[in-house]
Amino acid sequence: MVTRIPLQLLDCLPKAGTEPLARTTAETMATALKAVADPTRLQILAMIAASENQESCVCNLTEPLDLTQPTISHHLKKLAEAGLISGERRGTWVWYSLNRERWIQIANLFNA
Amino acid sequence: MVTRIPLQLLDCLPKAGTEPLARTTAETMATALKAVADPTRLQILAMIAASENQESCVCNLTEPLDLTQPTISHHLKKLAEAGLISGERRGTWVWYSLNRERWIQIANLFNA
DNA sequence: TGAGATTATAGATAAGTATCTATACAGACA
DNA sequence: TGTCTGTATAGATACTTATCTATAATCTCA
Repeated sequence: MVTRIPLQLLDCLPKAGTEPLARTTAETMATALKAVADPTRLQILAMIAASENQESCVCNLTEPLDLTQPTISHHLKKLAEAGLISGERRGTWVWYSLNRERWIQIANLFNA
Repeated sequence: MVTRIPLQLLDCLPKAGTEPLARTTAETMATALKAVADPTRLQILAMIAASENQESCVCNLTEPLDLTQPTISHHLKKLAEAGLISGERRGTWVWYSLNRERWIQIANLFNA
């Protein structure tokens, strides 16, 4: 099972006159950003988004990305931990879909 | 001297029906995101932004962050390579300031 | 020019992580 | 139940990187 990283940091980025960014807050933010700061994971996100119904099983990702199945699973786990995707088992396959609210949440880190 | 990472990727993030995200594009994006996916660098950005005139010399960053001067210089170099800050020598000190256009550019990666 | 102060670089080290192979787990179905 | 397929986990390895100490480079000023 995957544990999500909590995030309540919408008001903490570079702005004049604010108080210093607390270390723990900075670390939480960095953890979220690290999840998307990887080329393979960006490709996975893009592939899921471009798929029909905006979901994809692991098997559809492995071949185009030219990586082994365990490596893809590793990246999917990272993305799930960051709350960016969710997996749902339907029969033999596990279907991953985007959590767009979470994507927007991370995007907002830049707008504060 | 610092070399900037080129970036022309405003139209490449998760959206249904788009074509696959090219590896080279994904790598360029990931490089930009990695620059901000670090707690110390987020704190540095916040400190510069909160400083008077929104600039800071290295000496003002070292003590509050409880890191050695070379470590701070290392992170400043990473941020400069990503185009997020610029350093200007004025006398003995080097003053770093934010490149807000670049910050917005990276933020836009999430809005495409 | 020489001394002192600030910043950058070089080199070493430890921690993190992306990848692989091997294997376990879970569901479908005969 | 047993076998096959799809996915997850364990463990190993190589690469990256954040940090340190030591030192070089740059500027000021006496």
